[in-house]
Amino acid sequence: MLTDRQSSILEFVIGEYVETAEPVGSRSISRRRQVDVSSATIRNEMAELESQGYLSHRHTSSGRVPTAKGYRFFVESLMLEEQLPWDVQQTIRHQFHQGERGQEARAHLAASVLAQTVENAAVVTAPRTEFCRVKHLELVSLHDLTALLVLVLDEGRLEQQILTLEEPRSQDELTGMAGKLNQLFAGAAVSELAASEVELTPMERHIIDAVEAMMRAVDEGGSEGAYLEGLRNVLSQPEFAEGERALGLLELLDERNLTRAIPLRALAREGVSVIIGADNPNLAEASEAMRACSVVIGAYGAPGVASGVLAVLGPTRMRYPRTISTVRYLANVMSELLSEHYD
Amino acid sequence: MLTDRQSSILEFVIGEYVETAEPVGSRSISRRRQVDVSSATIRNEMAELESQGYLSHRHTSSGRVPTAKGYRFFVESLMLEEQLPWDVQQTIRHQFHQGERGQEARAHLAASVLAQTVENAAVVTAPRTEFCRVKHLELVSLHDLTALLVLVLDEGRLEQQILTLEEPRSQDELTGMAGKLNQLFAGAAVSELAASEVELTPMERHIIDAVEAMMRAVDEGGSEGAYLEGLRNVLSQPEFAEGERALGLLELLDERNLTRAIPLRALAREGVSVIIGADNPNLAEASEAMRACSVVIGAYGAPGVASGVLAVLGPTRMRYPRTISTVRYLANVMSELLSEHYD
DNA sequence: TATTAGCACTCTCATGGTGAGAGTGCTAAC
DNA sequence: GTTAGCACTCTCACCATGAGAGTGCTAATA
Repeated sequence: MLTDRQSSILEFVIGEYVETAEPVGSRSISRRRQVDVSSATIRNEMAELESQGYLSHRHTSSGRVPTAKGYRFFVESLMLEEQLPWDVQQTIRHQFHQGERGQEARAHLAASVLAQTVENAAVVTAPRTEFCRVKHLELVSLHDLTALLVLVLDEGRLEQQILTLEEPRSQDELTGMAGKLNQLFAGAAVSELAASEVELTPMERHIIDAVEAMMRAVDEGGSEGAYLEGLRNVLSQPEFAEGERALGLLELLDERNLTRAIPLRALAREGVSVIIGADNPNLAEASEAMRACSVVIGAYGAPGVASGVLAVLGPTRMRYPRTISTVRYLANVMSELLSEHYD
Repeated sequence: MLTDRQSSILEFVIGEYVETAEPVGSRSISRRRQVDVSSATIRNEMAELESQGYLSHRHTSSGRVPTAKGYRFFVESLMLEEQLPWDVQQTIRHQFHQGERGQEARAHLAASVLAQTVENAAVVTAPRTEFCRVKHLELVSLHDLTALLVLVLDEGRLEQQILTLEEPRSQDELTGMAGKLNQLFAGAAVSELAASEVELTPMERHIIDAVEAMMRAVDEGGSEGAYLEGLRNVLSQPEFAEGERALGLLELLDERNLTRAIPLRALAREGVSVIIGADNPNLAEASEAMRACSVVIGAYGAPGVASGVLAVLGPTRMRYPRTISTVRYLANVMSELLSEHYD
């Protein structure tokens, strides 16, 4: 257990290190009025903090640096939740009232806003139901033998695919067919499509097969629709000054690897959680670059109905209070916007 | 003018430098059988090449490095067009026959394929007509007071927007309204929408206003729908080893600045063109990072009907023959695929 | 006249030594 | 329990040094 004074010192070291990215020495602490003891005393306390694993030495004589354990203690027990300043709240809200064009675009926008606000990288997924359902489908004739299949899923999510037809169909025929299929399958989830025993013409079967495939892709869709923004903010931190590490991170966050690096779905429980450094459960094969990073992750939407994920990625040396309150606030805003469509 | 021997030397220097990224000395040239003269002679020739601006010294004694002028001469007069190897052609084609889900997805795929093939960054825009036209519009009731407006443009391009209604409407009413508007406006470009003098109800007017705004956005759409892939390939080049420059490039290629850095539309004339280093007309306020880069850019599609752009971005030290032939080949593939939908 | 050998010169880069600065750990005094 | 003082360690910037690579020039050569 830590004494009050040890806690103060730990807090101060973290605060200082987060701002400057430089190891913190005992002198610079004793100079501040925060803790009114001499540097020698602080040295003793810091040695104790180090033996307990909250701080570390880079080299025999260089100030102290917080460890992952130190940050975790700070986040869980020391830090006080910050109320996001009013003007920041307004700025965020404002950006969402500019343009709004569907869930995908909004998720993308949220990623930009989040990245910009916390000055780190942000990942946002568009809201998804557990299993998507058919809202409506539409067939648009493009040419004699091709038609566009437009699939509207719940939450206004759109999928499209071009179909090649066996024989020419007019727009009227296609409209009729779409009408029939809509009546049969409106509201169906993919499992219900597959189980259906209705008699269908070969062409209708062909269409429903396509619909099924598209819905499966959506249900399983991993990183598809996960928007990543603000990587620059992270890469410009001194932690990544040498290109080697930056490359590693870039590699890791490649679109194809994104969800492997950040456990978007797994951790999206109630509230906001923080993954510090090597804690990351998805990275057993720990990535050098990722070990220097933390992730602050939160869910929005109505759990069980439709939900998405907001995450911030930055160096472990991160302004946790600000980041956490921003994620929380933005999750609320996104939930509100989502429920406006839902009610 | 350059003698044959000077050309050979320039060609060799470029070839060597492209492979190794190290300055090329006179010894390493004379050792090769390419040019059968002593290193002293080569030194004289290189001094001449330098005085004409094709090569440069970094420091008094470090091998020669090609200048932008040197690369340009190489590309325009020296290089022989390479036929893309058959297996590479097959690999490319193969990837397009896997899945195909609309122009946007295909452009995205093309960017990945291109980036991977030439081991540099690639930018691809989806095909656009000069002015888009309404193919079809659809209204889907989401809740009492909200409806999804789905706009199908020519080439199967989809736009969507959520509308807030003044008063509740059933799906049937919306369908009727969409039917009427389709009859009136199918095939119209944005200018024709604006000029229309048909009597419309306030609600219909509201919808058409929204359609107009969406189409304007598409027509002017700058970098929207420009897919960038493979930045990692570029950033891992030794040119960008020190983080400073890498940051600059990252900044420049931010989604919002992409089209400012690469003149996607302007240069998309017939064939493939190459912009070397500071030539870039879009970068009068020359960016340090961009000056170390070249862009190989080509158009695909039928000019005047619908066309998109393929571009490769890499360090000036680039394998031009391979890159150019890849862009050319991929443009052909994309054109074919596009015309399949068109005919 | 074009080419080449030879040599002095320049510049980079890796290496190692040096001293200032910052910070620690420990001991003894308060 | 706290503090002052001091010896010690480690980093970092700085400099000198020498090897290596490559050049430019001059004089000799075919």
